[in-house]
Amino acid sequence: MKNSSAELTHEYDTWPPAQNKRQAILNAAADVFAQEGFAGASIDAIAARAGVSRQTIYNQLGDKDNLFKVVVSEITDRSSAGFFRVLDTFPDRPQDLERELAAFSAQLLRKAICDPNGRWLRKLVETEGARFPELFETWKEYGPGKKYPAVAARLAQLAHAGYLDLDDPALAARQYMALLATDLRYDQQIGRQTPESEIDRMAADATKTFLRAFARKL
Amino acid sequence: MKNSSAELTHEYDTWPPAQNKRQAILNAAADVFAQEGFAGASIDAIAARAGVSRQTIYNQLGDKDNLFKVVVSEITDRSSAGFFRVLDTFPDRPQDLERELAAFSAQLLRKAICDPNGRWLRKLVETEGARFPELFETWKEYGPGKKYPAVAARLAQLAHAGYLDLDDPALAARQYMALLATDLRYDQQIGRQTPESEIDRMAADATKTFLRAFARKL
DNA sequence: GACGGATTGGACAATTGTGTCCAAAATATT
DNA sequence: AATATTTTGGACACAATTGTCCAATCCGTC
Repeated sequence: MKNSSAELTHEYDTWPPAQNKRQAILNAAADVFAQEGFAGASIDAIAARAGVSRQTIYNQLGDKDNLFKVVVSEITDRSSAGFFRVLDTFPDRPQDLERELAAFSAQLLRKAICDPNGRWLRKLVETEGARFPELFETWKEYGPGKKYPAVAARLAQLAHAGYLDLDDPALAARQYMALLATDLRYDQQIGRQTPESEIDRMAADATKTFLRAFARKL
Repeated sequence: MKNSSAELTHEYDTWPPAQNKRQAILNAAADVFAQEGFAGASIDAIAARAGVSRQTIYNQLGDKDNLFKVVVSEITDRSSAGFFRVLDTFPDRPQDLERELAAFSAQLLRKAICDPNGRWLRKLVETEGARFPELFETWKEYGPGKKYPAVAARLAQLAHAGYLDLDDPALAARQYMALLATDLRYDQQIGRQTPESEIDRMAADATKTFLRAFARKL
């Protein structure tokens, strides 16, 4: 615990020299866990992918259960942060509602939903949620538990400002997210990597339908 | 200690005596595979749940890979059949479009999307699709590959009959399915078992929004 | 250059799981 | 009742994995 050199650390650089490998391990573990599931992921495979000896993993992160917990909780943080960073760009007083909402939606798709972190996370939670109940709880709290209400609040704001006609902002939020994610989810399911160019189209399609349903009629 | 319940199996009585245990094995395997993933599912666990000796599984279905393939392909068939059975009740010439479409949607939710078969299948394919490419292909073909176009055709029919305004029936089909499945998917993700009573509400919400967007204006 | 903590790789026991073999028992067929 | 088939459970070899121990080695710091 000699952090005498900790003063020199910049933002997210590696404070102890260890942090370097720690990150490599966590990234590798995220990949392997997501690809193979908890049972199928071997420590050896993770070590190999991280370019690190197996022992180092045990030194830094303890046993497999704990490694998994740390991975999920780190990715949860990152993913949540990314989402809210994009949500901050939600159009408040749009000139051209459809255009601006579509642009925002595209960003949300790119940076939050399509993002590898979020995908790994969803898959891991779905697959292993039953095995780690407490992990599942915190994911629920920081994932859907915060995101949907936040989107609902933004939509309610737009409604209050006269842009939308909403009976139920929470429902509208769920439906908006659903419309936004369909094609992406479909592509992911059929194993097709969505070309960058289609993301704008998806956002535009979702926005158009959403506004056909909820834009305030003039 | 053998269970002397030859007469007790009224459940899914099958004519060849073998078929009986075979079905028990396949059902148990579906459960365990879905819950534990391919790697995490042990033959012993499957045998125990099926109430069958491990050896019988090897006798009837060969090794683990083959067992998995058979399970997925059987469930694919069942799930697909269920879906199209419901799709046949799609309203052709509705008197009250919203009411009839909502009723149909509720049936689709109940019998096809919420159905255990379909859920296991989606999860298995998502988790293990990479491990069994050829299985993944047939699932794609018989799953999304047939279902979405079928729904699109029904919607196009309604549009042609003057009930809807659709630019792109295929897109509308994806969006309709997305709206329909959101809340259910959300519940599944957060581990909440959707009460029967809410299914009608989900169908009604989805239908209402869909029609707000696409019902032909009078 | 020497020190100390981190890292490595290899060996290890314990556990778990796969797939096979076989003889005894249960079950079905005639 | 006699016979054919399936099922059973236990034993087995084999492979993979986990988690630990330890001596050798690397690397930055003093």
